[in-house]
Amino acid sequence: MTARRTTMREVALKAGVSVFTVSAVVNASAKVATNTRQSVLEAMRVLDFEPNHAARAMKLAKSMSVTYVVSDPGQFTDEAVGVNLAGMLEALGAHGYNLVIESALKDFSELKRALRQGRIDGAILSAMPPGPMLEELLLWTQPFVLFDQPSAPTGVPTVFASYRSGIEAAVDHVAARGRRRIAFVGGPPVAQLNVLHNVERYAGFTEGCRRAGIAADPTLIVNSDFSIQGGRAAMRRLLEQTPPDAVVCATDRLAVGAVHAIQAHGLRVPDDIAVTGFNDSEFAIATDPLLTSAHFPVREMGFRAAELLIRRIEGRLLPGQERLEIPIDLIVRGST
Amino acid sequence: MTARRTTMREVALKAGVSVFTVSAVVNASAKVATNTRQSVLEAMRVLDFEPNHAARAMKLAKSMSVTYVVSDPGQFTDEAVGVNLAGMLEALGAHGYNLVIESALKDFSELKRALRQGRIDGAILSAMPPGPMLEELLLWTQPFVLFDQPSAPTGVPTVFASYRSGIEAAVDHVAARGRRRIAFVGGPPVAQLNVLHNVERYAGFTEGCRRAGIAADPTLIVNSDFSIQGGRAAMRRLLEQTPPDAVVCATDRLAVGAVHAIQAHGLRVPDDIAVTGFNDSEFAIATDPLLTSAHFPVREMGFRAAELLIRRIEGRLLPGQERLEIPIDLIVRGST
DNA sequence: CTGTTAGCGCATTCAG
DNA sequence: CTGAATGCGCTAACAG
Repeated sequence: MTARRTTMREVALKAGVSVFTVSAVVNASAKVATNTRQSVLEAMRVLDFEPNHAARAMKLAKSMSVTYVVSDPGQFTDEAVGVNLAGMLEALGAHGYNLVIESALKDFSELKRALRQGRIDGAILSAMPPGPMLEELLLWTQPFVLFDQPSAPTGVPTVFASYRSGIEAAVDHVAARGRRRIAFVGGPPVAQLNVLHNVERYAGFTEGCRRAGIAADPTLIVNSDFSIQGGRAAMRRLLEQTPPDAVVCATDRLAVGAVHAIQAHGLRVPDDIAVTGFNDSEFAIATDPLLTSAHFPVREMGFRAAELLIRRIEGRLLPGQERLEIPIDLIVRGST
Repeated sequence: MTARRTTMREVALKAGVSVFTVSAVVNASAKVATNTRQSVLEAMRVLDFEPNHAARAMKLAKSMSVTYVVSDPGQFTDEAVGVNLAGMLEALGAHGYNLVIESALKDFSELKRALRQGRIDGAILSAMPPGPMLEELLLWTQPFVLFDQPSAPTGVPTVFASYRSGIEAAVDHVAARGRRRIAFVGGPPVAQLNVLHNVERYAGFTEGCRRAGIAADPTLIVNSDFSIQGGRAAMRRLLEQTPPDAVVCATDRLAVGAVHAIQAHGLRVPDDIAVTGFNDSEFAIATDPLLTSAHFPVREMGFRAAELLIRRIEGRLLPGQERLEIPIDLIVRGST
């Protein structure tokens, strides 16, 4: 099956040098006379030599690959995953690392095995649910970085965007446009997944109201799931009472549903009710009018996370630079 | 950094057996007396032993990992990528394989290097543009499978859905509901990417019209890009003339835009104009009314592709089972 | 500057 | 059934 691959010995033989010399030119690890190098390079080219990865990995005790692991299989449905991957790949590729994907994380056993087997050198852990697993991490000596985890303890390498401040910005924005009866459509009140994010967003809402001098009205706060249908249902509930004049949604999907429910009810966006989304995903331009939405640069976040991990793996992570908060911008469009 | 990992020798020492015996129980490669096995297992447990992956890979000349490569970085933006990954992971995991992601493919040099280096055992190539690269593949002896590539030559392992028949089904459907003036909103007429898919879809449209006994009207065929905005623009153009009574779109995004343009024009969906999408992505439920859309099981396709590749790697791919067409179903919703 | 030598951790031949 | 010995392809001391 696998065609016999050429080895360093063959290259050395052909070039009339020792194996060491070949290794030296491959890794630029030692000075080699220009003409010897040339003949080695030539031999490599002719024989189409590529250094065997496994042998290298074994010798160096380094796999040159890292893993990206999501805490919930549902996350793969998120359209941001692909963009995130692209960002990580860019950073990893620049440093010669590979990205291996693990399926969703039930517990750490599989990940720890991969680490112990030397299959990977480190891990990027995305949106871990709070709980014992997260705390176990604090004891780890293995390189890892948390992704999208605002409440990570200090000292733990983390790349995140503050959902809280994103929602706050949305509330500020609609309040600045004179809206006073502001509703909030959030995610599931208690779920294994993303509770944290939900809590963050909810906190952003109450804080935003406080700053705007508005008493957050409990009847204007609705929990839902993160889906379009959930947004429709939640908004319908809000329309059963005196309608709000603005609705801040925890995701773009929810906002899409909200817009539909409002329009189906015979009201107009933004004239009667302003709506904000969250994530600035493509759903934000899938409504008419387009959605005002909180944007964070997913690709860049992936890039940063990978860079952080590499620094950590290579022992070049300086204290104070482990925690990276990515700013969120509110993109204002027609819905407000 | 990396804590010294325990080796087979240490396990052997502790269990009072030879290294061979340990290897035998780890790989179940030879008969071992039950009680010796027990003590070995016990020693492994106590020492927390995991076989070193690199050493194994070197010895067996097998990396136990495969790669998934997209032909265009833009593909990572596609929300289907994540789902696809999940499907592949499921199949790969069941056979002990890892998935490593490569960044977009410019040429094959990087992929071939990975193969030669023994870093991967095979590759899943997604939506390759037609051209010399594709033809080069026919000469490959390395294991690979094409994904989402309807026109692959026979004999080349391929998993795909017939876009053509999907569009045909959409045309059939609206024609069966009495629509006669059917428009088509397609992707870019000539693009490096996905030309093939576009051609396929266009062919599906003309074939569908033929079968319905409708002369395909060139003024009702509009090319665009694959975006929501593109759909809006294309539909606006169609509304400048005598409006169609149905619009078949090449993607859900285009359909979303089309629905907006129609409604903004003061017409109703589906009463005045029926609209169909394609992909049954989440965008299909991001309109009001919801979109009728052609559905294909992305996750299953990923699963199948991975299985095919594994069979190919392990030399268990029987002739006649290399080409797998996944059926497309038309999901009928409110837009028609 | 270059060649010799000794393993890295594991799977596997060949004797026992 | 078990054990000692060999080598996979490469890197890195150590000598020359």
